Amino acid sequence: MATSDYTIKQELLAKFAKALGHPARIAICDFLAKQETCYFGEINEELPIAKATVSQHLTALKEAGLIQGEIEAPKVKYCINKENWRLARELFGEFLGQCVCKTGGSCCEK
Amino acid sequence: MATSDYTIKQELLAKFAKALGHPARIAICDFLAKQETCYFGEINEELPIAKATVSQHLTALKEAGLIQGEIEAPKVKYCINKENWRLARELFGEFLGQCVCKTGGSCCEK
DNA sequence: TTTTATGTTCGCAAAATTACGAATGATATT
DNA sequence: AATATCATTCGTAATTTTGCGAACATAAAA
Repeated sequence: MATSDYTIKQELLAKFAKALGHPARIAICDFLAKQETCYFGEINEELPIAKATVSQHLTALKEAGLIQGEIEAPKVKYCINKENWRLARELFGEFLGQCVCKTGGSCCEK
Repeated sequence: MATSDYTIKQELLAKFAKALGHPARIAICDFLAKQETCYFGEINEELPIAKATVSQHLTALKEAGLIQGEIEAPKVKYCINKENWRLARELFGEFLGQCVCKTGGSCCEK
């Protein structure tokens, strides 16, 4: 009984990708990447969704390790998790760089 | 009534990320990236899931534009969509590169 | 101690995802 | 024309995701 049928790298990359698989979460990361830190309230104002939903998306990104938060009562401060962000950049770079696209056209061309 | 509250880039990046948000689909791309083309049967053998499910994952990747397929009766040949693959590489590179991680630690440190 | 401000969690509903076997379709081959 | 091969689609079920408002929790401020 294997832990998984896929490699650790594949699992990890899929986890990062899944966390980024929603425009709201991309927007959150875009926003956070522009500053050192920011408060929940600012993120919430930036997005067209209810605060409960924003909180959910933040939790998803946090569980994937892409961001982190800390309480600064009564506010909550969020930011990019640099360590894992770098890891994600490496994994995506490796993954997306492995296709040998020498010719301009598609692989399936006759 | 806007088409979307997010930018085109954010939507597109999220679409690519969502398509890559499952280890089976990462594995499929890893496999396809290693060769010019390959048949459904080969992909199917590589994965620990039923062929109906493999077909679903292939459809998901195809709809996101990351791969493409063509019939070579009675088989079906799949491959990376190089054009969009390059686009994905650019978008992810830009996105993941935008965090200014000058210091080693986390953004949230005091 | 009682407000007030700020986010999270709860409870719920709708929709999407994941997975499978069975049925179907499409096309070579016999 | 009948058969065999290969992959998709159908039908179904279980789970997860997304979204919201209301209720709750926490800690600062009055």
